Amino acid sequence: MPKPPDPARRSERSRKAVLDAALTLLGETGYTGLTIEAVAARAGVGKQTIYRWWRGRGEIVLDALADQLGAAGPQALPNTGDLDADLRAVVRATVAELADPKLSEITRALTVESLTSENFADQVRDRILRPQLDTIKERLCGHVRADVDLDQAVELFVGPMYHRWMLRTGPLTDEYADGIVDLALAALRPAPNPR
Amino acid sequence: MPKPPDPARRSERSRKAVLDAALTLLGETGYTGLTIEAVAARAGVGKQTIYRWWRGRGEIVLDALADQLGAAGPQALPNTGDLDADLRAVVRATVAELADPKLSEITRALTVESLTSENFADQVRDRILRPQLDTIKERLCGHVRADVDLDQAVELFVGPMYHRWMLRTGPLTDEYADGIVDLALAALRPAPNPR
Amino acid sequence: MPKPPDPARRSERSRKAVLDAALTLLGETGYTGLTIEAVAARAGVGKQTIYRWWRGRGEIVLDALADQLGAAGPQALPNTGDLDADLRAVVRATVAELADPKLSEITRALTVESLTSENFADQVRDRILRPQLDTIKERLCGHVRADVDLDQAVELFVGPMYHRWMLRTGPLTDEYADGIVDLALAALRPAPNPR
Amino acid sequence: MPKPPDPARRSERSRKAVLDAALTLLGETGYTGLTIEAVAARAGVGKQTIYRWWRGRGEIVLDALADQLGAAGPQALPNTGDLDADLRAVVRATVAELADPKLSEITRALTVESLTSENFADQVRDRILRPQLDTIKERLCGHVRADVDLDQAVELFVGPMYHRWMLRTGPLTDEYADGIVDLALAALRPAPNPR
DNA sequence: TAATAACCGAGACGGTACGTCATGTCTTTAT
DNA sequence: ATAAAGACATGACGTACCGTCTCGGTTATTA
Repeated sequence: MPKPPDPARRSERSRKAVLDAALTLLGETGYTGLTIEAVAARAGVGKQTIYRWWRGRGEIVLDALADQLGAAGPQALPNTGDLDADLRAVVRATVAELADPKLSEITRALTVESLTSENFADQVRDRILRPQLDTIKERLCGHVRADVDLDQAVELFVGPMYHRWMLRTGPLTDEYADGIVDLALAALRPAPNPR
Repeated sequence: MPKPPDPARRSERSRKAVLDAALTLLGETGYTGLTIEAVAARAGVGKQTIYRWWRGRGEIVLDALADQLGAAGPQALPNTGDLDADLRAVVRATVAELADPKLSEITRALTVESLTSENFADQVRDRILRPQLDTIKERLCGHVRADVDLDQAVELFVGPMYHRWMLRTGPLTDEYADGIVDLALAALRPAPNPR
Repeated sequence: MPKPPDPARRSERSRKAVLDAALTLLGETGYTGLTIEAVAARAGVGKQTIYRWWRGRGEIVLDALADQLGAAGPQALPNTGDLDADLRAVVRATVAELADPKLSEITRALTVESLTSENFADQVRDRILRPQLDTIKERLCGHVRADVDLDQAVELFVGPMYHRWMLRTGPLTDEYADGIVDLALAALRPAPNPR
Repeated sequence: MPKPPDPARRSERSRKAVLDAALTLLGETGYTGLTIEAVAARAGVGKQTIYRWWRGRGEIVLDALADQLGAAGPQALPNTGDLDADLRAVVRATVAELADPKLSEITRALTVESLTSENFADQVRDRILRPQLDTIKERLCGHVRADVDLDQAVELFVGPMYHRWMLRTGPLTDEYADGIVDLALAALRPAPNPR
């Protein structure tokens, strides 16, 4: 009978401390060194407090990231009218995130956890990834060949990116980002001369 | 100075037993349950024998996979003259592998380990992934717009696939595979009528 | 800096279980079979709990013995006025202990550990042996030739005993005990006729 | 069916190397560091060679000691006619051995092994100790009160000595040695004036 | 003089125990 | 009731040695 704790009584102080400690440790030691014990010690918090509010290392990182993103305001989704330029901006930003050691470490952690726990993968997908993908998806809507699935279209942008990041098969630069957009749009653009 | 062991004296029996045990355990318990102790016990082998020849769980899985692939003969790279059909076959096969629980588990393990150890990622890339990618790359050569990087072109095929597999954002079917090929080729095909 | 644990929070249950398990194992398998792992398993206790409170097998046995002796009340030191009879009783008791398989096994363990670790030898000497020797020493005081060192006098009683026990050079019987007392007293008694 | 090896074919070179290595290691690391593997490595000898000719660490040390003692010629047993002086010499020599770090380490090793293995204790007693004790015993013969057991008489000399050595209850000096002889002889001497 | 044993060095092998680390639960004391 | 602190049972880690077992490569007789 592990009754759920009362969120109203939750100590905001501890919550912040844990999230901060997690990010710090992630930067210092990588995901491997991000143990519950280390987080508790670093945060000056009892282990039980962590187990009371989170289900594992992954959820802590997830919360830490959500906290950061939330603070930065809702994801910017530019719409200048120029589709090509807008996508270029978004993809460049994403590639830059993957190239940034700090954010990269977070992404790495979430990916590992996602591969470990199906349930966790769902959380990441829905809370972090989906909004990001939907930004592109909505913007793409109406500018794409009628016969392609929109989800698949979006994956044409992000898939190659993550693949390169994960396997380190090449550099993650602005030029690379532009190349992705060019290719993807070439694939998706309605036939130029449908006769 | 832990001097390296003499491969000539290596027991083939133990090697096989370890690799088999690893795959069995991977199927039964997932990567989480694939502990060195469990492998040793299951294989009827001393732990030191494992540590003597492998540097960790990841390398065992990598060897196990390499062993299997090696046994199946060198990667098939069909070349019927019909580029579209050939790629469709390759991509369908890869998607099928990702959909297969057993092989999927192996891929999952290798991915986790790659995200954990930079060094390991390099091994996976060079021993497993690169050959696979090169198959596509070579076949693509000459059939692609002059201004696109070949590596990037290949990622257009595999990137989306892995992304969908990892995040479970959609089904992994033949239809999906065909869709990928269609899109990628649309992106890469030289302009049909430059007029 | 492995900070010392808080004795106040120590589980009396575990402490008892470990001490009991140690004595049981000592009886069943001898000191050789008294491994930390076996003790932990038998006691239903984690290894870390043992390492938290004891520094090794020796200290466990030492505590187990101290616990037993402590429970039996402070060492009896008879003083009937008849020095010869009192010593005979003490020496007989000690010889009996050495002849008893169970206690002998404990003594054996402590001796081995004492020979292995200087630090441990000091502990055994001060916590177990010294009190025992002092019992004899005090009783002897004033009844001994003025020119002999009291410590040396006491060793005249216990030294031969332990020697015989350790090397198994002869039986450990009451008669033997009496012989020791006779000889030692003959050596120590003030010259009967100082003429 | 582990047939016994042929001593005629035994490599004297290896035998010496093992014995030397054992003594060296005993000096450097104590009995704890005297592992079979260390001896083999230090001696430049295969482990099997050791297991072929010795049954354990103890036997190696025993052989090493016997080798040394044997080289020094048969135990000196002085007989100047002055019993008191002769015993003083023998006991002083023994105490000096126990005070010597190198020989002390050997004795420590043999004692530990004796406490561990009953069979080994017998070997030590018969091959090393008995001859030493018998030297005293023979010399004592005829100079002792008729009612005391000769074995017990001898233990009166060596028992206290070993006890002090083992428990480090006091210094091991010539004065101490002389004190032992004085006390022991006082205990054993026929009544001075049988009147 | 060849062959045929055995010993020899080396070290891989299946094991056991080590001492350490992190897990997730439980208990104690203090807000 | 929540929190900090940390002891607890559990179980995996990676290391050290154990004693057995192959491997070639010398010896050193025996045929």
